[in-house]
Amino acid sequence: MDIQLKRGLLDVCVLTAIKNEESYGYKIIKDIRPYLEMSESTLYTILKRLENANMLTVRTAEHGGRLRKYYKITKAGLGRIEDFKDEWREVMAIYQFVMKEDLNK
Amino acid sequence: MDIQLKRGLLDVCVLTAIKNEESYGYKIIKDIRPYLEMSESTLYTILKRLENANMLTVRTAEHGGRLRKYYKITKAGLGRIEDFKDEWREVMAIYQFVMKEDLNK
DNA sequence: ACTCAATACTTCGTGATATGATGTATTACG
DNA sequence: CGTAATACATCATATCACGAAGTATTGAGT
Repeated sequence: MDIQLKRGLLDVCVLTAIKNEESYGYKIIKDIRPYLEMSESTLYTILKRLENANMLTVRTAEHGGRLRKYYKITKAGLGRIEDFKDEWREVMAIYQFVMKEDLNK
Repeated sequence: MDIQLKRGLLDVCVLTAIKNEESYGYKIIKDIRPYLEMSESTLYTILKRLENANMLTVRTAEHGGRLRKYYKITKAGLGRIEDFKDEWREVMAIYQFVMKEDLNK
């Protein structure tokens, strides 16, 4: 998929992946992959950004002798998802604009 | 609208604005504005990029004692729009993913 | 005559950001 | 015993939208 098109979806996809229950990096990638290809460096960059923006909180815990960082969504994170849904109307209007022009052919 | 969300739509909007008939910068902005706010510097940056990518051609002509640059879409530009339409299916799948999680509440 | 908005295009610097490359370390499997 | 999978981190790079600032003309209002 076109990189530019992905940009507006990545943050919300990550937030959606932890919306119902906390998760960790490796699992988030796997959950999102069926919908959107995403590299590890991208994911951890996004998680860091969302943490700085208080959209999620992090706790480190041991699992099978290995450390995992669990990410949990915050109210602000949930609000971000809602904002996305609102903006989707504008996106669809633009999509209609692009499609509409077909009729003139 | 969120900047990141816009990114994937800007190029295609500009190409759509010149799809049926050649147009010029100032008019393109006005045609797109109802759907998407866009500054002049952004538009001219995009037009330059699309020109470099051979998605459109340019000719300069006088109009009312003033110079105008008219932009005309190319086959590659039309192909870019078609690609966008194809990718839209993936976008909608992601949108469904974000919405779906609502059902679990 | 003067002013200001509208028309029309250009250039520059900045900040945001996705990603590949690279690295570290452990567990599980055959 | 080696390889894949798990798990996370960091850095350099390239792309890109945008505000700011500028140049120049036309036209309408007063």
